[in-house]
Amino acid sequence: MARPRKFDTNKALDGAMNVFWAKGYEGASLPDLLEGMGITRGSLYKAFTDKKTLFLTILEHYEAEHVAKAVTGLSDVDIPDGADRIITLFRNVVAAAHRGDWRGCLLCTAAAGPANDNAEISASVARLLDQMEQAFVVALNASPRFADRDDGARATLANLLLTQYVGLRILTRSQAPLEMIEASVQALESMLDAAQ
Amino acid sequence: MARPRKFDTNKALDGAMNVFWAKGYEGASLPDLLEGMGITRGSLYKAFTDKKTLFLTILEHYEAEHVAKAVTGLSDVDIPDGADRIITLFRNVVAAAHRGDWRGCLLCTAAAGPANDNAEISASVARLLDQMEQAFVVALNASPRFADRDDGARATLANLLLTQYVGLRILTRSQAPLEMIEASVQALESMLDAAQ
DNA sequence: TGAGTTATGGACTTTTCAGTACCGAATGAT
DNA sequence: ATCATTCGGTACTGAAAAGTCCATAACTCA
Repeated sequence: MARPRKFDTNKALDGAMNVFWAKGYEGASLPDLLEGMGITRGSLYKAFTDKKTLFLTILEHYEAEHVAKAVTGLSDVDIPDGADRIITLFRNVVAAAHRGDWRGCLLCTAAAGPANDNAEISASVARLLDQMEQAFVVALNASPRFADRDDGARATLANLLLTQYVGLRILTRSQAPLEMIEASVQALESMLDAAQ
Repeated sequence: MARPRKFDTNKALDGAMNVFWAKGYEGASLPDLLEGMGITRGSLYKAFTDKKTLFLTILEHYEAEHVAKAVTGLSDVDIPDGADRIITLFRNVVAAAHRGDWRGCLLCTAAAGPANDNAEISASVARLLDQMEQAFVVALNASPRFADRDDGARATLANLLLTQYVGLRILTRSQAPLEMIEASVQALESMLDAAQ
């Protein structure tokens, strides 16, 4: 019906996601976004309403593209011990930093900045962080190392893991020394290894 | 020498610190700062050069007012077991959230945002985070629970603690549920208790 | 082919930002 | 008391921000 879109919506969302990821919500200006998406103002506002709405859409895109992968990894039955899944996740974070990816996590950055003052953004961020936490619970429940603990203890520990994840992503973004990132994950591994 | 300052520099710095703390570097506009400091534009630029320089000054103020307190607490010989000092620190973070203080940590917020792209700010933030880490090392070295581990293991664990601290502050700032904050710290206590 | 509809590009508007200019006020030094 | 100097308040500037408008283009459907 009528003139069709010239741009590929998914490519545009990818572009916007990368800009927001690299610069954060407030750091990403409209020209930045337009360049990253390869479209012009008219198209952006017609297709995505405004910057805030676009960001909410991008959060869902990020959920589908990245959070889902992390959640899947933490539920991956091919790795029988859930603690190993957790270690894999954190090693992937270290690997990203190692290859020069200092963007951290779109979610964590949004959680830290003024964008979080917006109720809708805040709710979305909270929901995604919750997904991560639940996935940690799943992983812990699937680990023999924590089999002797009760559900409450595992749920509590999941919060520590989420906190660790967020902290690590923020430190990465702040260009903390690689050794710090590595040591932090090393200590986490030792902790998980020490469990029973 | 000529006309003296009408305002109290320390009060003004406190005011600016609170504004930056509550809103972050980019979220704090000049009118915000002027109101919080109780002075006008002319005075601000005369006394503090510009916004970035003011922020650098505020980071030092924050160091003296808050980082130093945390570092002192972690070195407090009145608490013989260093692990207890660490627990106290984290309980204070929980207590802040409990009383409705969602500002988190000036440092952690700065580390996460675009302000960190500035080399001077980034360097200051890194230096303060390093102070925290070193203080964690001191505390761990003063704990009988970790006496059997080598220096390297304790230094590594200090990075985990710093990461945990940053993550907790960011989650607090994002208005994460109080139970999440509490559970995270609860799990950390369990971990420290489980050590030897 | 023409009518109706939606997409596009870019000029334009409005607001807010950080920072400057400058004048009058308040002080210390002589 | 006067002068030099610094401080304080405000009007101003220029840049950059987000968002709007609208003429034109490109399509579908009848």
